[in-house]
Amino acid sequence: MLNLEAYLKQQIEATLQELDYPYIDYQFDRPKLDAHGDISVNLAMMLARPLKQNPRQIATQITESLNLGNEQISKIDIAGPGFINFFIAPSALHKTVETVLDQKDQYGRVEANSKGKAQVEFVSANPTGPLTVGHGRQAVLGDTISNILSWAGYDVSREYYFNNAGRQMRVLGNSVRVRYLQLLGDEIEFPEDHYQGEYIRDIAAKLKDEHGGSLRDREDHTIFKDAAETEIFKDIKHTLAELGIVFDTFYNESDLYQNGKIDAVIGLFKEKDLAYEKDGALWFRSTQFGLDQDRVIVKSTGEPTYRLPDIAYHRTKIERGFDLIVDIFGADHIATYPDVMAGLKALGDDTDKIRVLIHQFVTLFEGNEKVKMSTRKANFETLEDLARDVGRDATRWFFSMRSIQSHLNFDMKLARTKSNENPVYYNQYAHARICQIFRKAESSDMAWSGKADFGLLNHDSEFQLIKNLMRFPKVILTSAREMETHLLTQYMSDLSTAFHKFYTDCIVVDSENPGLTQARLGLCEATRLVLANGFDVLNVTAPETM
RNA sequence: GCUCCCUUAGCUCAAUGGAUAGAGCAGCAGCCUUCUAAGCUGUUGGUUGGAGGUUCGAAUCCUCCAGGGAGCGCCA
Repeated sequence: MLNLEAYLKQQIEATLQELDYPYIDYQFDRPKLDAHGDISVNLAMMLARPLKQNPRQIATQITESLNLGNEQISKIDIAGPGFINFFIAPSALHKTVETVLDQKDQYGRVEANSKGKAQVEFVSANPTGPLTVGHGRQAVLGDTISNILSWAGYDVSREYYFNNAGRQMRVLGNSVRVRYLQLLGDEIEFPEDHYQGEYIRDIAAKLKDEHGGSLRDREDHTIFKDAAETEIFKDIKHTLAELGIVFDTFYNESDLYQNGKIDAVIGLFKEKDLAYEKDGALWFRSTQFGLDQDRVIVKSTGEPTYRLPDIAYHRTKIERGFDLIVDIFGADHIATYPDVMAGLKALGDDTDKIRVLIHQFVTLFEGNEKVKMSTRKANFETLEDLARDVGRDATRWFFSMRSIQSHLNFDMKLARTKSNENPVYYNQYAHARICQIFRKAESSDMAWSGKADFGLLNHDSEFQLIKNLMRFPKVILTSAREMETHLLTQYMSDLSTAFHKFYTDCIVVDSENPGLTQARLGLCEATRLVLANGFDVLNVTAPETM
């Protein structure tokens, strides 16, 4: 489809020049109706105003001047208000099967690293407790978007930003300490604003096992904080690994203090008169950069607010030379990023390469029942529990199947269902079915030879299937541009539907038709490759049997 | 009070400003001596929350109103 569009674009532009029409930024569309062809162009309507002519007339003139070989396009129609509709020729479809078979696991991939370096930052939860289901959506989105960007030609690195200093972590450490002392038999009340979770007790118990009571009298309490951080990070990484997610870098906020990046930003803010002191605190003149009020960047205690390290951190991303910087946040952080962007702009940094993606919340359902996710001992408070319950494939698919800005209702009952109601199985079944066909072909002494005359494919279901194969590279590019994962899951379902229909309509292994059998086996293999490529991007298993 | 997101079929959701708003599920009616029926076919279902505006063309952009969610700290 991409090649065909590039070819059409070239021909159209030559024609525009020939007719002395102005260049206009028109679009290629995929019409909803078969009667409207395979590729549609809205060019004539867009030219109507500058040329002051009837769009259908313009379309007629362009169409008549176009010089397209009939091996690519079999028919051109002008329809509706002035759409130019192209019908793909069967020979171009047959060629597509060969292209897919030829490119295999590279089909749909833009040349590696041709777009430069991209960084995707996501999850970035501080090590104060296990990952929640909300983190799960972000983890899967971030990982899948990273894969999409990689397929779209970026050299992608995944980063996890965390803070193991500050108030939160001190409270965490003390939570473990109090639990530890309780385990030693001390009658101490557990403070209400401390971390209540069961995992705190586990960490305390481990310390008691290792050290007995020897930590009771120690002046230095950092051992509790350090133990908590180690254990919790271990747990977080385990959960992420369960979902197939591995980060390239973990960036510690503390490094920004040690390497002087924080001081450098403060220096710049003062030097450029972007900040002033009031009530003992340092205020960023953010109202000068479009915000509704000025914001504190250094508290009167001398401690920075989150904005300062965040600004310094983002400067390092820019310094590290990324061509594309993607930040993924939950909706609860919606108010924080404008401050950081304003700070970067104030310092003269180029924020154009930064894309901030905000995803909406997740609600767990068990059938029609909402699952409560309290912070105490609820059924499913952690991502680990969810992943273990419904499995990696379903977890990843369900988190990927909705637009990022849509609230996500995650139905665990549905995710567990092994039937046609569950989209994961519907798609995986298509892959398994193809593998079954190959086993059948082998046992019938008609194994796929690797070559065939694809001109024999002329059933409508075959054409529809090939047209879906053609779409894949464009789906990757569109998903990368929009930074949306549901476009891909949706495409996968379209492809599976086209395959299941083909499967019902066309017998593949037919001993009386060895030529057609080979052609159809080739089509099956091409379909299997594209499904496998899609599953690869989603990091969902492509099963050979089910 | 202010900022951001959402409101589309009974339910869950699609639709880079394009043509007759589409899928899945649920409902109804069918299809297995055939490569896996975890599949396929047909069918019911809509004033895109409401009112204006911009446009050749609006679910999509703008304004106002209603409803739901998330935020609005010298917490992150």
